[in-house]
Amino acid sequence: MMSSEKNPTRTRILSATRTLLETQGTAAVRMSDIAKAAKISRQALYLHFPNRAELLRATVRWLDEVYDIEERLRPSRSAPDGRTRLNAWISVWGGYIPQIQGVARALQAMRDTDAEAKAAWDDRMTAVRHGCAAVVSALVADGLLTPDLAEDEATDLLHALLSVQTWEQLCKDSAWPQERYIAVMQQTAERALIRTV
Amino acid sequence: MMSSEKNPTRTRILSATRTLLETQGTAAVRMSDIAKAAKISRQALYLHFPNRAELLRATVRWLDEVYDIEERLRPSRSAPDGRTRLNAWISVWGGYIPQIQGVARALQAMRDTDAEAKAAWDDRMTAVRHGCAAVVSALVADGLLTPDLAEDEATDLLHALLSVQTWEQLCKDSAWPQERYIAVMQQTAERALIRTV
DNA sequence: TGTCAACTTGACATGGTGTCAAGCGTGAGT
DNA sequence: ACTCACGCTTGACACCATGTCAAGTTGACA
Repeated sequence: MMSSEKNPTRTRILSATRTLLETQGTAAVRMSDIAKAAKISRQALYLHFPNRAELLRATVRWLDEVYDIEERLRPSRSAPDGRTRLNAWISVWGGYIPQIQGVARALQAMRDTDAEAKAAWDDRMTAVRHGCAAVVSALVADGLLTPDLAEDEATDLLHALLSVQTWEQLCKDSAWPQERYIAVMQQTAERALIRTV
Repeated sequence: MMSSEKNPTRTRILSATRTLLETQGTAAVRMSDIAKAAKISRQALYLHFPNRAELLRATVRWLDEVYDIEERLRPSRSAPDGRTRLNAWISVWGGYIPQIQGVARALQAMRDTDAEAKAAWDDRMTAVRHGCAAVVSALVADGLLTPDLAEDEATDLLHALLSVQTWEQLCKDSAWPQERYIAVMQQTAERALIRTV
C-alpha cells in the first residue's frame, strides 16, 4: 500500500506482471509483454528490476503485502486447539494459493534454469513449511498427532498436501471449486495426521 | 528391447537423455549436451528426433518399454480386493516414479513454453489417472469408498497424492527414503479414501 | 536557465533452438 | 571394381528472448 503511493510505475509493473501470469500461461509472459502491459518500454523494466527472476520475486513479495498475509494468518495462530488450528491454517493458506498461483508457477518453471528463481521459490516454500511445522507442533502439544508419523514427517506430508502443485492439479486441471478443495484437504489432513482415538 | 537391437544410435540417444536428466537439473540439459553424451553431432540428433519436446516424449515411452510398466502393473490388477489393490497400485507406481522422475520433470518444465510437451505430459498423466480410476472403482465395488467423496473426486485426490511433484517434494527435497514414501502414501490414501467402519 | 530523474529509442552481445547445404565413409548389390 | 544410398559430420545461418549500453527527450523543481 505504502509502496503503491510512493512509486506508481513500479506498482503498475508488478500489477501487470501479476495479471499477465494469472491469465496467460507463465513462460509465455516475456519481458516485452510485461512492459507493454505496464505501458513503458522494455528497457525501463530494467531500471526497476535487474532481471526477470528478481521481478517475479518482487511480485510475490508485493502480493504478500497487498493481501496482508500476516493479518490473514492471525485466526490460525490464535486457534484454541490443534485441530482447529489445522483447519484454520488450511483454510487461510488454501484460500491464498489462488492469488499467488500464477506467479508461483512462473517461479517454479524457472527453478531449473535460474538459480535466483530457485532461491526465491525456496524462500517462499520454507515460509509455508514453517506454518505447517507450527500447526503440527500444536497437534503434538495436544497429543493429537498420529503415532505413525514423526513430527518432521507430519510437517513434510502436510506441506506436500498443501503444495501449489496439488492445488493446481485439483482446482485447475480437475476443476474443483475452491471450497471443495478446502473441505477435502481439511478432511484428508485430519485423517492423515490426527490419531484415531 | 526390440528397438535397442534395431537402432543402436537411437537407443544411445535415449539412454544419454535419460541419464543426463537424471543427474543434471533438467533445463540445464541442452541438445548439444545430449549429443555430446551420445557421442554424435548435435545435428545428428535432429535426424532422429524433430525437436527437443519429441525427444523427451520418446524418452518416456522408451522407459516404459525398458521397465515394462505393463508387466509390473499385473499384481495390482489381479488383487483380490479393493484395499489390496490400492496398496499394490501405490507400491508399483510409487516405485516407478524414481525411474521417470528426471524426464517427467523436464517435460513438466516445458509445458508452459511448448504445447507439444504439454500434450506429451498430459498423455502420461491421463494414463496414471486411469490407473487411479481403476483402483477407486475397485474400492466402490467392494463398498469401501468413503461416503465423503464422489468417485471422481476420489480419483482426483489419489492422482494428486501420487503426483510426481509430491514424490519429488518428499523424496528429494525432504529426503524421505523410498520405502517410507510408499508406506506413508499407502496409509494416507487408505485413510483418505476408505470408509471408516 | 540549469539540472536531475524517469523514461524513450535504437543498437548490440549472448546463448539456445532449429534449418540448410555440402561432404565423407562404408557396406550391399551388381 | 563401381556406385549408390545411408548415417553421420562440419559449418553456416535465421530466429528469438534476455540483458547491456549509449544517447536522447521530457517535465518538475530551484
